[in-house]
Parts: sequence; C-alpha cells; structure tokens
Amino acid sequence: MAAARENMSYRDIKQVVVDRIQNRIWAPDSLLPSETELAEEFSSTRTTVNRALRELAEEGYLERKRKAGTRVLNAPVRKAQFSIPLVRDEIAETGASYRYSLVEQTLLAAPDWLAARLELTQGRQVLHIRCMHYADNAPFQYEVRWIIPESIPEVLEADFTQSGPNDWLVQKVPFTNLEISFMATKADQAIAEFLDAPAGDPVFTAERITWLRGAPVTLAKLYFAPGYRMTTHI
Amino acid sequence: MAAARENMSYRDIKQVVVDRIQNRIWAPDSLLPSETELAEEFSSTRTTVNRALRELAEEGYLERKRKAGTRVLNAPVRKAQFSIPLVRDEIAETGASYRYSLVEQTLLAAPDWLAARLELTQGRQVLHIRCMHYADNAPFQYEVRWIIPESIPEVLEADFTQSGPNDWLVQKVPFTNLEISFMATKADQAIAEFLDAPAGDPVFTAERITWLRGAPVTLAKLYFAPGYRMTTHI
DNA sequence: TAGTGGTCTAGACCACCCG
DNA sequence: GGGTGGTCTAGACCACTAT
Repeated sequence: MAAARENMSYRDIKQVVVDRIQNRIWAPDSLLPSETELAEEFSSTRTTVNRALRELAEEGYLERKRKAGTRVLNAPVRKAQFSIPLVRDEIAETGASYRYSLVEQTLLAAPDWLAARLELTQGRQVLHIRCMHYADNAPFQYEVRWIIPESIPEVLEADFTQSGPNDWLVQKVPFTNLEISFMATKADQAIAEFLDAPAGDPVFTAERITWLRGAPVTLAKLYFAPGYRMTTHI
Repeated sequence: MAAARENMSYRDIKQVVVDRIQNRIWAPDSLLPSETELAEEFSSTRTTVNRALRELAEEGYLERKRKAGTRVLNAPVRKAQFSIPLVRDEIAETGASYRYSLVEQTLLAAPDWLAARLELTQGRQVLHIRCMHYADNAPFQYEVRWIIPESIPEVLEADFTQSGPNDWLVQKVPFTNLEISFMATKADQAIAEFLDAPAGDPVFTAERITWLRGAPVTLAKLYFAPGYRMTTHI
C-alpha cells in the first residue's frame, strides 16, 4: 500500500493520517505508531510528524499522551469554531448596507441581576444603551448593553449617536476575556417592535460579557431578527 | 522595561506578546518586530518565536503575511470554540443521569425539502427517527433525524430502541464533514409535548448535517428544553 | 528584488506516566 | 525504568509579496 514518499510536508502527513482514520486503517481507540516510526515511514523528521499530529489533536481527531502514545478518538468531539464578528462586518459580508441607530442612552444604578451577573458590588453606576443595527434598512439586530464606567471611564465621554458601542469598545478595549452564550428567547414588546416581529415569537439571542484584566467591562444582549441562523462548517 | 530573559518557552513568549497587546505597547494595526528580532530580544530562536506568533495568529490576535510582517488585529474577530459533545456526554458532565427513549422509527421517501437540503436525487429512501434524551428524567433534548441508508446501508439493521442514532453513528461513521447551525424556533405541538413546554414557546435548536466522503449521511434537528444555553469562554 | 514568514532538518534534553 | 510526546536549538531553503 502507501509506500514511503519523499518530501512529505506536515500537511501531507495530516491528510494521510485523516485518510487512514476515515478508512478505518487506524480504527477509533487504536494506537498510532510513535512519532519516530511515522517519521521513518514518511521519510520525514520527528519535528514534522509532531506538528501534523499535534494539529490533528487540536482539531479533535487524536488524543496524545506521553508514554501512552497517540490514540484515535472515537467520540467526534470535533470543535466547532465560530468567529464572532462585529455586526457591521457581519452585515457588510452579505453585501447589504449597514445602518446604525441609537435608541436610548442612560446612566443608572446597576440593577441587582446585572450586579450579580458581573459580580459587582451593589449600587454601581452603569451606562445603559439600546440600539439597532439594520441591514439594507431591515432590522437585523437589536442590542441592549450595559457598560461599567468604573472599568473604562472614557465611556462617559463617548458619543454613541453615530456609531455603536461595539465599534467604540473595540477601539478602546484591546483584548480581554469573553463569555458568550447563545439561547432562544421570547420577544417582549420592545424586542418585537424593534425587530418588526410578532411579540412572543422566538428570537435567537447572544449574550456577551467582556472583561478587561479581570474587571467586568460590559454585558451585551444581542437579539437577532427572525430567521437568523448561526452556521459553521467543520 | 522587560529585559531579555533566559529560557523563554513559546508559552512565555505568547504571554509577553499578549500582555504587550493588552497594554497597548503594541497597538492595534501596528507592526511587530520581525521574528528574527524577537528571537534576539527573547534570547530564543526563530523557530520558537514562530510557534508563539503562529498560535496567536490562529487565536485571532495577529495577522501574519510574508514580507508584510506581523500585525496586531484591531477587530476582535476572536474565535469562539464550541465543542459539540454527544448529548449523553453533555448530560453526564452535569452529573445528571441520562435516559434515552425512542419515539418513532420509519422508512419513507425523502420529503422534498430534505432532498433539496442534502442534494439528493428525488424519491430517495430515508430512515426517519424521532427520540428523546432525558437528564434526571426531565426532558433535555428532542431529536428528529433522517438517515440516508444509501450512504450507510448497515443502518437498516441497527437497533435504536436501546440507544440513540447518535451513539450508533459515532461508531460507524468515523470522521466526516459537518455543518452545524443554531437558531431559535417556535415549539410546535410535538416539540412542546416532548419537551414539556407550552406550544409556541421559543426553543433553542441545532441543525446538524453530516457527510461521509462527500455523501450526505444524516440530518438531525435537536430541540433543547427551555432554559438551555450554549456557552463558551475565550 | 529584498525582506518577511513558512517550513523542514537533525539533533538534543526533558517531563510525564504506563507497566 | 524506559518509551512516548513536548519542546528547544541552530541552521537552511523556499514562497510570497510589498516596494
């Protein structure tokens, strides 16, 4: 069968390994030859084989343990990757025009549920923003957001009438920790009105919490217009 | 400031780079020093620096181009990763007990929408299965699935009374291409009944299509019980 | 065309952990 | 204890692309 070929790149090796897994030459739960042996078979080096196997492990095909060796995973715990783009970009990518509109901006005391969610001490001041994102003038996403000025004081001077808090935050808050949840919620009166959907209808919802070096910066609830699907291929 | 240290691993280097990005020492859109320069600063080698920067690029922090160099990304197109576990495992992880129950199993001609969705020629025979997954005897997920026997003939002999098609497919279909979508749907009568929720309520729904070497194998619609959230941290 | 990242080689030491 | 993967080094050639 597959005789040793010359000049196999780590990509080639990945492909061969995946093929063998898919064709059950290496069945689920079975042990692969050691890196050294594979390097020999592929007339390659252990470094190159290592990279191939390491990436396949990251992709969920293999499990690797020192001494134990490399094993084919049977559970397809394949990792789905979603990129979480800015609404603006998400809309632009479909070729539609993007429009933003501010609905409300107020400074208020953090409601209890928010304080609990973000682990704030009570009575903290927060900036509350509601806004809309349109694609080709049709409602695309209704955004309800809370920002903690204590974590990012400049926000009190920011102007959200022309562009959304998302755009602003991206410029101000470099890279942080995120928690993203997806769920289905029932459209209340406000959501229904802004998304132009019947009240009570199901709405695909994302909740996104952002931290900057341990301090909570913002919580956003993103309500998507009816028909929205989040899709990925692996 | 940070003087060159000895023995920095690629992990250390990643950490330093992330810190510098977060502290705006390397601002968004700015260019990093070349790998060679960084290797010198960190008293390391280009290989090691390369691995650190490569991984950070995969994680969405950096953009790398030959000749152009390595640039800090400003758009936080951070990639959210979700693992898509078997229901059984997902339930087990919460510590709850898992129970499976078959609702219906029929062989029928593929409905038009399914044929279109899977790019089947019309009139193809499909196995239709409906089943339930319970966590601690409470409804957790209602599964509606179609399997194409032509792609995997053994399915006609399989027994789905004791365990679900998911478990069976995992054993039979090694690794394939997946398309996963998430959306919010409205509970119809059947969904409502099985999930023990009011009809018309929003239901978090996953649709999963699996291919085996280009041939469509199965389409599954997974309806989650009220309150379900899919969450990830990055 | 020159500079950057992409990749490979050959070798080494080490950490982990199964038997 | 010994074999496996994890990582690092030092060097090389190459592919791409900005200029």
